[in-house]
Amino acid sequence: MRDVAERAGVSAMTASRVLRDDPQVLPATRERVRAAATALGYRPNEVARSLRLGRGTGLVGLVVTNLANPFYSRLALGVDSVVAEHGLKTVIGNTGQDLDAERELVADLVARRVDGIIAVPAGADQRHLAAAVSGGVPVVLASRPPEGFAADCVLVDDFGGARDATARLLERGHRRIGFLGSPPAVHTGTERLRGYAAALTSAGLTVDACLVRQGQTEPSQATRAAAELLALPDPPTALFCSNNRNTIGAFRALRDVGPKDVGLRGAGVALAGFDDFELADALGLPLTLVAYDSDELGRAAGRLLNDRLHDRGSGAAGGRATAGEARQIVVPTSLVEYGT
Amino acid sequence: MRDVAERAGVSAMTASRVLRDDPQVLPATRERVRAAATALGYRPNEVARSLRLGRGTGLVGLVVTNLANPFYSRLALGVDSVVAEHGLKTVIGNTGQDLDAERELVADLVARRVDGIIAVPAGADQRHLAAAVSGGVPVVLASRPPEGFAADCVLVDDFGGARDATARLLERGHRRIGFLGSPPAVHTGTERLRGYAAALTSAGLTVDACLVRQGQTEPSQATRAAAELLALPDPPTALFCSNNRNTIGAFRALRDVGPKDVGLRGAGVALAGFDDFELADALGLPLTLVAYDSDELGRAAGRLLNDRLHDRGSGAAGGRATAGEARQIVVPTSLVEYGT
DNA sequence: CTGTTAGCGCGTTCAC
DNA sequence: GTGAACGCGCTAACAG
Repeated sequence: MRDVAERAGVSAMTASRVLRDDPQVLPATRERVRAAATALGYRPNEVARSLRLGRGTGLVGLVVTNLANPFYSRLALGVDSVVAEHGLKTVIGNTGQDLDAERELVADLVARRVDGIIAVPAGADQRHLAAAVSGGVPVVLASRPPEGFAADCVLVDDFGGARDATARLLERGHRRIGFLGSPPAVHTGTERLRGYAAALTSAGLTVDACLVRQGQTEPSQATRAAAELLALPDPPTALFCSNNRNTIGAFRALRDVGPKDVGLRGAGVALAGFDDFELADALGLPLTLVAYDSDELGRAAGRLLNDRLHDRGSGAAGGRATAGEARQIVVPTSLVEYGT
Repeated sequence: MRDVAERAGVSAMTASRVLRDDPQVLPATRERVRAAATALGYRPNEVARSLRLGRGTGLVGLVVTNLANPFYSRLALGVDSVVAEHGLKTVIGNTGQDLDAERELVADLVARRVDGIIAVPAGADQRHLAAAVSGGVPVVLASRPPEGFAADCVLVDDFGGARDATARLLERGHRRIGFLGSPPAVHTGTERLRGYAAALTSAGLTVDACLVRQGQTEPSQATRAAAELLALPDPPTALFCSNNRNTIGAFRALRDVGPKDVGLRGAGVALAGFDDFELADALGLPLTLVAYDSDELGRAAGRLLNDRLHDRGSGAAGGRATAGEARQIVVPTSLVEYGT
């Protein structure tokens, strides 16, 4: 910075003002400083800036479990696209389902002075996020509601979507419907199980525990679980899967047990699942999916965070009030039919 | 920090030492400071630390064009998993093919004092990356070689993979093979086109420009381009696609023009493509893909960067030497057959 | 083994 | 309109 100032024949202070677009500078000197800066390829040190300004670093922490899952990468993209409009960058933290790693990650993000955190917590214990909030870092939850503290969040209509999809299977005459889902600790999984159960109950049926398999995280596990259900003495005639990993896994099971004639793949067992995904139209069997805009999920989370940061900046009386009320957005779902 | 020191009855300096695991502290005092820190939920301000230490911020910038493309999200995951082992976090920058955005992004990352940058540049102009390097920020290129400056890079065997896949189609008797690829400005696209051409030449054939369609970035565009090729008076009997977007798009075109009988989908036109992808096994038609470990691509890039950062730290005589030589890693490809 | 001094690069606050 | 001093939170370098 001194170099720039010297080259322009001014003090470091004036150079600083110019580079911050402070209007209180004579246009002539401003140009000289600008020229000097570009000549030297100089950009102010953002680290020093953050420290001096006492605010955050212009970074948003994004905490997810598995970036290889398209759901999370879409979310990440949605978040980044929105916060980038406000000059913020996204720091990704991939926890791989490890709760300790998640705890450490959040603490690290706070220590790094991120402006805010958007998280899809892996487990039910969210105390580390609560700690971040009480440490003054805004937290927005995505796809899971806050547990034990107040925070903005963006949810998918897990219950409704699962209920509607299951209801559609019932409408088609299915009475034994299997359920494949994530581990019980995952909020979306249990909500979607509730939706599944509600649809059965509405139809006068009860949930048969033998037909419910929770705990599959990868398609390969789901394939195994689905195969087990299909091998039951009284097998289900339809399957509902609580997320894209399970749907894809179940698809493979149906394909493999079906007759070799590809025209009748899946042996007539109907398949439905939560989450739309690429190539769902290409599987060659009828498929009912609960679709929603997963980019929008990320964008909405980014918007909530932006609002929170902005309100805080303009310290109006209303700012405080808004800061106190946690907002909640629910992204709607719709059913889509493929392969018909 | 002062608060912690006070609570432990020591000076800020000692507290600092304890929190940095400096061994030169009496175990007793150390415990007192640790206790005070946890009691207050204190973690040192990483921003101030970075400023004082003069090193980077412990962040790695990752510059990609489209995180929604599984290729890039896998890359991101690979990078993050490796750099995280060294306590580094990944900052994502999604440029959406916008060259100006990419330039600005890189400059911003440098101003933020990232420790290094891993980039998949969108265009041929890489001067902004060269500037980062001369600014002292290590850059590793992924999937494209450095152009006009020295930098480490990780490449896929684009030429060889494309040649082998095309050769396989030729072995099966195909003589008119269409090519679908990304815009010519994309390095991988042109390399893969070269591989395609080389295979044809080896077989004594020449490239028919009518059968080459470049410029498709999204599957929908590829579907259209493929449909056009198939509608030609003398249509190709096989298609080679230079990336997963084009393969998926071409698949839809084949499926839609094929006879309604799903057993014969694709009307006998053979399909081959670069990039393996999820559900490639589920498309119900024979498919030859050029596969490679895309996670490994990211991990290798992360490792190159880690090495670079580490060598620099241990300023041995050898460090300098290594710092000068740009390394290049080529990830091998293999052919996989699906749907047979 | 512990404390004091000084400064990383910048921006606010106050003089000129 | 411009410049000089001070400090953001932390830690090398040197006392003691």
